[in-house]
Amino acid sequence: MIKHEKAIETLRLKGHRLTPQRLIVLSIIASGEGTTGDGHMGVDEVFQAAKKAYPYMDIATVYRTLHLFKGLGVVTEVAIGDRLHFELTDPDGHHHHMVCRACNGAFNLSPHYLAEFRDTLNKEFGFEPDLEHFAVSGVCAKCQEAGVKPKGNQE
Amino acid sequence: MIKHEKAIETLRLKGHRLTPQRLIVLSIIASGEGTTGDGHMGVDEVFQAAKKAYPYMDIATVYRTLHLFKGLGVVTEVAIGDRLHFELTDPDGHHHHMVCRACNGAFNLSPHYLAEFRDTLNKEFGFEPDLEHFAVSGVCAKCQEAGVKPKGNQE
DNA sequence: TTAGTATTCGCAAACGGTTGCAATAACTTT
DNA sequence: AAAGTTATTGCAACCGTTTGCGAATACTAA
Repeated sequence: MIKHEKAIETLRLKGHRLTPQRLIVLSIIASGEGTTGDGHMGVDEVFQAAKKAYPYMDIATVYRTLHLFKGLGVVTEVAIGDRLHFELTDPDGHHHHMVCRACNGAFNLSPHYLAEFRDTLNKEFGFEPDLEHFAVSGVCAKCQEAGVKPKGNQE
Repeated sequence: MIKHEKAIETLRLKGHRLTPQRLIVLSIIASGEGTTGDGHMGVDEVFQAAKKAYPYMDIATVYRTLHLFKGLGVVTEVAIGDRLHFELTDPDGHHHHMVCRACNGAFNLSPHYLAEFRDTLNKEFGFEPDLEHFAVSGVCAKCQEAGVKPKGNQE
């Protein structure tokens, strides 16, 4: 309960409305460990749980809410076996994931292991990779220079 | 024309049938640079070109054909701005891509830059990452040990 | 406390991509 | 050259996710 008060404050401060749908999704993500016990939940898991609390809940609202939270840094998106999963953003600092293709298990990976790789791309190519959370996409030297506004999601 | 004869031979050798649809898709990928000039083409680009040569062509066939070619190592899949693109597999050895979020440009990256990262995951966690071509998914220590057959796509 | 207004909602349709199935066509055998 | 076998195709339905739109509602100001 106390756990996501800060997230609610963040919502209000940025001028977003506190709807029951948002509070429900937030509390599900905050409390739930999902069926995997990995600390993150599939979208449908969140949806099913939310419908129990609020029967009119729509899947589109769940997606919109999760994307909003992601933009605010409240939750982190993890692609597991090509489905989207979400977890409360780790307050002790970000971590990445190693996801097993065979069992779909997800294992945390400290950012430390990527620091070197990022530095190399930076120095060698002027490429700034998006490594807040994985899958190497980024912004190239030319666009950084030109100050092109990427369509991305870091609000 | 001469360029993809080897690919045709590969198809026949593995017992796959040489249908007009497959030959058309192959020649499009082999000849086409796409609209981006990066050497890879979006699925819809391939589909549109294929329909010109063969009006009954179906988008499902394009996907199935590209996946087949990928499994045979004939083409390489690249995720660009969350759409799938394909290119003829580079005969001078694999390369990865840095994809720009702002302009969707793709830049080749030698595997050399990832060797270190792979080694670390291996030694440190026993995790074998899929780095033939990017987005860090893989097979964990437990599954490698147990010999679980991953559902993946390397024929 | 009520009225105003901008955001958010539920719904339905669309997106890119995949899959099941009956009809078709490439290969094999004769 | 014709018949048989099996892979492959086109179609349509489906998947997870996103988006447009008019109706509903959280907030603001009176």
